[in-house]
Amino acid sequence: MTRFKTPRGARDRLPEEQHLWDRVTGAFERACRLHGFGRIQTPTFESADLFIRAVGEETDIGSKELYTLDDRGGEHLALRPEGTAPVVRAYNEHGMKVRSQPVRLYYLQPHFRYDRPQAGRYREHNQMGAEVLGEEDASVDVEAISLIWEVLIGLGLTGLELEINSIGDPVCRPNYRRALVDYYQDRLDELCQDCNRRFTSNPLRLLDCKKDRCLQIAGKAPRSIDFLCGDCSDHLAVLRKGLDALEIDYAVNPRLVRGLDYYTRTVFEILPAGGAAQGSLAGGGRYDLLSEYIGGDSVPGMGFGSGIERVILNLQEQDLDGAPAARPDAFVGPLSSAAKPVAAALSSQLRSVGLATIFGYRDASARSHLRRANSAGSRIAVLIGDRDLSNGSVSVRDMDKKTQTEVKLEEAARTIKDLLTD
RNA sequence: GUGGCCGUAGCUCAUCUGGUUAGAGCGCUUGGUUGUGGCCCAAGAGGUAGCGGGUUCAAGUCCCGUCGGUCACCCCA
Repeated sequence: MTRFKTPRGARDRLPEEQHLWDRVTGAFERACRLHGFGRIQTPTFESADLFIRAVGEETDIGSKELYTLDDRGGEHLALRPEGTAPVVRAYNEHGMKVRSQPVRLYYLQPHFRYDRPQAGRYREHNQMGAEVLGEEDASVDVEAISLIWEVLIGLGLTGLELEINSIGDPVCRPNYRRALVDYYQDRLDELCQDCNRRFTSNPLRLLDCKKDRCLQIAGKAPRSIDFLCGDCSDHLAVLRKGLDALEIDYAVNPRLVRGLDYYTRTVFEILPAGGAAQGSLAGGGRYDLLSEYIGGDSVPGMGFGSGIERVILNLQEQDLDGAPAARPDAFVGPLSSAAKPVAAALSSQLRSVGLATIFGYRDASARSHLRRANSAGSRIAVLIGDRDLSNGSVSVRDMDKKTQTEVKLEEAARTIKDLLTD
């Protein structure tokens, strides 16, 4: 019988790393609350078409990375590969346009992509993300970017780089696209294979190929920001002023494009120190067309997603993963089988007055119990043996001070509380 | 999806060019007399060497496949 293992690209999160998870998501939720965002939870699976329509059939996510399943009723479903489309779907489904606009939402949830796993890249990965729907003012973009930026900075990460770009809208993007295609048309034989493929599938992606040769060619390619129409150009200006006002450093990267089709105007990425070895920590942008793509009303939107595993990985790399030692208050060890029920009852009583208490389960030697109490980091150890049973007492030992007293069973809780508050 | 590297106890690693019952440290359990911790000492538990095939008198050590991890691509969070 072979032993079961986590499926490829999926991982267990063990107790000792939970504090990192809590720290990251805690910081994020706090920020969301401060900015007036409400949490939304959408299903883990949705109609596969929702995602295909949203991210585009040509993208990797829409084609080869989707975890699809046909259920017994014949529904063609997919595990959520990204967070934005479901949120926009929910906005439309629940008539959120009648709410005071814009609507601010955030989420913390797993995403699934059939990718080849690597450190910081998992088939099941968690994202914290936020979306603002119903407002196209670039101030929204500023707020979304600053929210996640400050969360990451607040966690202590250093060397982060924020890159922004604008890829235009339906008015100006076609012009740009044409210029780009014209430029690349004559250079196809100088480009790598992947880029030749991109030329027909998604020309914008030609810009962020990392091969030296292609990089050179991309360097001289027309830049989207030079083709922006008046509105888009103004929009970008407002975004930049807003970031400046918040003193958030950023770089305009004319070659920054995003993989998903639904983005318009603003796109951004936050890269970890030392470049993008394990990919970006956060990315997002504006998607004013998405709602219509998926059959909804015309609703402007702006949002981002940030990979929690990647953020944690970065905290560990920057030695910011120090664990706060969670110490139990008390450890109760029975020295004989007759003492077990008494010890169990006392444990229960201690918990009922709010003391974190570990019950030593089986009767063992005092040495055993104290060793265990010690390795658990317990502040107090309580020993109960036959001697105690006969005079109705227990031994309460302060593990740090190495002092010990014998008290009446009924006074144990009181005594321990006093010791802990000293 | 493409290419490279890696895969020995829970963890970190040894096992020289293939050769007897695969070792260590840490961790874990128990003990070091009469109910007492963190140090020290001792004993013990724990491995079909990821899995499957092949070569060989003999394989953890060589070859192939497969699964998993990892790095670079691809992609993205």
